[in-house]
Amino acid sequence: MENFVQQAIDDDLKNGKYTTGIHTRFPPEPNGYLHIGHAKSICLNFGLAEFNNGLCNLRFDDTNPTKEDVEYVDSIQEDIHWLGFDWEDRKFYASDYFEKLYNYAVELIKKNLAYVDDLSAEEIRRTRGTLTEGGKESPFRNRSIEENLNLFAKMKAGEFSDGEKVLRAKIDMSSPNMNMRDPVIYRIAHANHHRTGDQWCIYPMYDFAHPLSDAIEGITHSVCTLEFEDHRPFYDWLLESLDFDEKTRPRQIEFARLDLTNTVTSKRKLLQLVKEGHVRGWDDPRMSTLSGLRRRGFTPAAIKKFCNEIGVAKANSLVDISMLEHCVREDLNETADRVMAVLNPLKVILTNVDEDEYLIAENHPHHGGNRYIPFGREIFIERDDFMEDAPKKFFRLKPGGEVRLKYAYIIKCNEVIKDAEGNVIELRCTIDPTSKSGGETANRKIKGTIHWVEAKSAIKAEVRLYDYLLKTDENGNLPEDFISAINPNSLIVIKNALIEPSVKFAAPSTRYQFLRLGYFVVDYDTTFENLVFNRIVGLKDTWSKVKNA
RNA sequence: AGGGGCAUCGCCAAGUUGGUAAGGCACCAGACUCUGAAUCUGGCAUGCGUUGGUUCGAGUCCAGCUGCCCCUGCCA
Repeated sequence: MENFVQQAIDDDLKNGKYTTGIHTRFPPEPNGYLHIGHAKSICLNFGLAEFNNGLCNLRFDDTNPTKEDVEYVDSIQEDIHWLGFDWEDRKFYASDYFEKLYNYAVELIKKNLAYVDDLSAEEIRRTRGTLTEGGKESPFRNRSIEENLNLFAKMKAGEFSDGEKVLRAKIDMSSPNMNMRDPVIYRIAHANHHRTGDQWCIYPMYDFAHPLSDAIEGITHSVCTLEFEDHRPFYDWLLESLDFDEKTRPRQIEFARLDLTNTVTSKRKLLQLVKEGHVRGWDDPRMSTLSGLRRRGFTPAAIKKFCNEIGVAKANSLVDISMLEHCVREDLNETADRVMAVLNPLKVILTNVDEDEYLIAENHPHHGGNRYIPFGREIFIERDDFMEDAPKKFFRLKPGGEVRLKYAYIIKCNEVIKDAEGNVIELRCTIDPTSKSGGETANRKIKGTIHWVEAKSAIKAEVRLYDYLLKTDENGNLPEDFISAINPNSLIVIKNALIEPSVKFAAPSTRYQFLRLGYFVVDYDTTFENLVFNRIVGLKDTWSKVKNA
């Protein structure tokens, strides 16, 4: 853990602050699904706690009942646990503190630092001033403390309708910082809250609830994104005004949110993709939601590694998606068993093979473990692995040429069979019986090795090939209307892929490397009759560069 | 422009008393290879937005420019 937030913590510790330990929190609003950007925050907050031998709370920021829903609190918890973080018994809700928060507001009124304002939303907006000019004080700003106390109690009691009154902090209408121009801290909303039901009809604003929730929980470092930088003066003002000790009260630190090429990381845009049907749902494997990445086959380790690699800083940045892909490959290369599958089959008859046999194949190049795979007269190879008029650099199968069948024999292509339209439909080859893998005479060097599958035993599977949902320009930027950047080929479904039989009973979420093709995961849609795989990410492919050069 | 931030290789990102530009991704070259994967080796900023200044010496200090992001919800 080496970033500017940790440095700030080190400084605080050195200066004798927070002697009882470091305490952070991850504070999602339950109004949407978590995405890769949240993963950065989760890794940061839980990581900081872990690194400093401290604690990290989960706290739902549920102060706006009109936008929040329980559906989301469940998915959020599932996602955080999936990533491998645990808040133990420290799951809180801002709504747990509604009573305390109310009392703090009363205290503020008593200190003459808050007042009930009768101005309408429209009037408040008009009198707030502009970026370059200060605002005007409300005519209700100087009500007596008693009157404010009385009015606020009535607000709580439900004597007013929505929008009729608000409670505002009394700070400075001429401040160059908009957030200090008597910000609203309580509003009236006769709305049913997912946890407190109809108990309240006034709800605290984020700016009021957040610092106090942090303070109540004993948070030491309240880490949030850059756009809250302007709110920090209010954060400090509130806690100062309410006499929280500077040595122990929480400190807000802001970092730059994650932006990734070829995707969107905004709840609004993600929601739009789902609502308009551009994807199958929140967990569509093309989505940057954690549930989408999970279904796609990404591992928690890969995502954590990614969050670690990109660092934490204050500069707005746009991370290239290749960084994420590198992290999954790195993890899966170590952990995924190898298996052979042919996505686009081309039949090959081995004319000098009469007997079926079993061959030994490694499950992983350096983790040991073997399995038997069937071999026989009729096999399938990848259509891309054969070329009639092959360029010199093509070291796969071509007429008259030789290639090694992985774990089997070297074969020679003797005959190319075509249909009436001239399409290649079958190859006739012969094996070199002395070249059997593992045998004493198998060492003849052959440049190419290809994967294959035996015809009778191969199982049919559906394979979903995913590409970027969005096409960004050469700088990684999306157009204003990001919907227009949707990649029409972001999903290609292959219905008749052929896979070696060892994979037959693989359970959903089992990951494999399909030799020479990429990493794949068994999708939740899988049934006994229909095996479904998602491509997580392809292998690095130098040949495609050569070919397209 | 009133305020708050940020500017180091194509992309992230170290650099904290000024001492002569880490690392990762991507890319290129080569070695190795029964995955054109993995692995290994080498290459990749005389330069730190810009212009001046201070200094023996500046990415680091000072001044002035420029560019980008955020802020006028009873959202978070």
